[in-house]
Amino acid sequence: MADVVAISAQVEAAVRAALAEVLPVELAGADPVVRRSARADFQADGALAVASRAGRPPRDVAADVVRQVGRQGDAFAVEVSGPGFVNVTVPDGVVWAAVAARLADARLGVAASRRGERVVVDYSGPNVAKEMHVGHLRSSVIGDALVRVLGHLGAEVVRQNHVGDWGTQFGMLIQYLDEHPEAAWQGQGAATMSALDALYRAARAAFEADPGFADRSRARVVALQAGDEPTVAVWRALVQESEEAFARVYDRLGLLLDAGDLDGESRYNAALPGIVSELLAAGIAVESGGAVVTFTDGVDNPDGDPVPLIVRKKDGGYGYAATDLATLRLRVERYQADRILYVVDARQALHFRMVFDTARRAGWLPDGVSAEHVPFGTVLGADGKPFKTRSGATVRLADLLDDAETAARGVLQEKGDDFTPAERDAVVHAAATAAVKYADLSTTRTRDYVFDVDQMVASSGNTGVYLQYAHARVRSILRKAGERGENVDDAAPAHPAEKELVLTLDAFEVTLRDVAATLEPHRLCGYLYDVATAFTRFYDLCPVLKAEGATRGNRLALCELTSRTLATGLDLLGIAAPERL
RNA sequence: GCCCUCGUAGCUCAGUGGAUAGAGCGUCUGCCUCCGGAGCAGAAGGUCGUAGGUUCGAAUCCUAUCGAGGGCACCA
Repeated sequence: MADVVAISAQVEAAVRAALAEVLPVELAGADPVVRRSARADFQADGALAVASRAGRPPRDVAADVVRQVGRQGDAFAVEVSGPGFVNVTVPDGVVWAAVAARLADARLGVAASRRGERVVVDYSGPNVAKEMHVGHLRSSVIGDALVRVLGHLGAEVVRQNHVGDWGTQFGMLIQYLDEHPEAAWQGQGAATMSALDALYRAARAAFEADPGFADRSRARVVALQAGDEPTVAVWRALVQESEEAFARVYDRLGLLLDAGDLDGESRYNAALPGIVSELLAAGIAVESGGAVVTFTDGVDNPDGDPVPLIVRKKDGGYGYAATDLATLRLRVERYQADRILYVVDARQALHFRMVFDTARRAGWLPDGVSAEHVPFGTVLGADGKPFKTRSGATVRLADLLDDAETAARGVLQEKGDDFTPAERDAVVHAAATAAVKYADLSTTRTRDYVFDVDQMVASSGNTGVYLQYAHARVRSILRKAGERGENVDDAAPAHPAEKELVLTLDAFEVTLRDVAATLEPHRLCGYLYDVATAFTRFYDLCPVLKAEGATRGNRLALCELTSRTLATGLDLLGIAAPERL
């Protein structure tokens, strides 16, 4: 099947060709700078932009472009406007032809532009023995959306969930359990993870308050690393319980992550001595203050001394830099990654900069393979500090989802519905997860945001539920029509609201490519909100079922395309698109 | 001290160097005889932190500066 060429790309090609004809050879590659416009369907600013370099009045260049586009045929109506803008109007026939072309393509005209690329995405990464809280939402939800978008564009994506299942905190936990049998956490059903979390806090407090306990904990870490059987048995139980709890949260959130994606820190334990010895042998790492460290040019501490990346601590233990280096190496060598993404809190920026620098120098990160920290902002409380409740605890992810479901159930109750109880549960679940995920995904990734339950579970305005609602309404029309919108008559006129909707749908591929390039899912959120808004305007102004003949056929086709674009886009955000809401 | 984010409507946020800076929430006014009102239309609300610079054109790029947050030696 021939590729679908977006209307915007057709306009771009036409103006680009015209510019090449009109300009001197050395400027022939000028960017046409085509954008949507409030004064026409599109505006091309390229003539204006290049005029000064061509040494000509902008309006003259624009006029030449207009004449030249006219010579190419009558695909578009063009005119000069203002200081030298070229305004482009798309004829109705082109609009309807675009709908037909996209509908005929199972991928809705989205090319697999990232085929052949192999991407490892590291995300979520919760800690064993700690309950997942709202702070874990971001990495999980953003990472999942990126995995889906890159995958949809044809990339081969490997998910990796680098769970914190190793390190000093386990010595602390196991030692505490040994000394406080009453802290046993097993077998409490739904409360088991809470008991584990309480154990963690108690052990942490003891670790900080009691030096003797801290020493015994460190000894316990050594025992764990040496494979002491009773110690390892307790560790295994902790890990297993936590992983089951993670799986429940992932399942509830509808994330792609599963047991096969687990890539715990413990997996790299055996590789750590080699990391250190190779770095030392290569002269990249040096001993400093008893520790083995690497330095990165241009990174200084407040005293003006270089900041070390601590690969091995002075007590002989390994820092997480060692684990990250071993992990990165495996991802290059075994997973054959072209690109490795770390969806991790922005506060880790310096750490990753130094890890990547060290790996690059050690040859573990070859040219042609990129490692990128994909940072996200911190979830803050009303006081502007990292979010905690009044009691000092964090909000559990499970509780947030409960709140969202309560809110969604309340809305349904208020409006009334004819769902069976099972259907209602499914709808409540879909709307609640949509609200929470969209709230997190829809703002700029790197921005901190202030946690606000009411805003997070809201279902009106620019929310995930609004998108689901638009989808449900368009599905409702198609259900009642009893036919798929397939027959497009491109000789029929297009209502302004229809045209606006088509031109919005036209940008689907460009948006997805943009998300893949910037790794910013909020662009897809904004796009789908535009689609939903354009649809509801169309919905208000253009009756579908009451229309007749070609108009009805075209509108049904437009509904079909809108429905599929919304459902696909929502799916790429990890949000369900129920048939009814 | 150095480095990294972020300063846009009362609040929460969008905004590829292009024409008159946009949404949502909140406030106010309309709209169910009509495909789902979790909706639509409209009103009010802006020195885009500040000052320079580059440019035909700056919320956007550069410099300085003010403000908020974060990171910088053995937690991850």
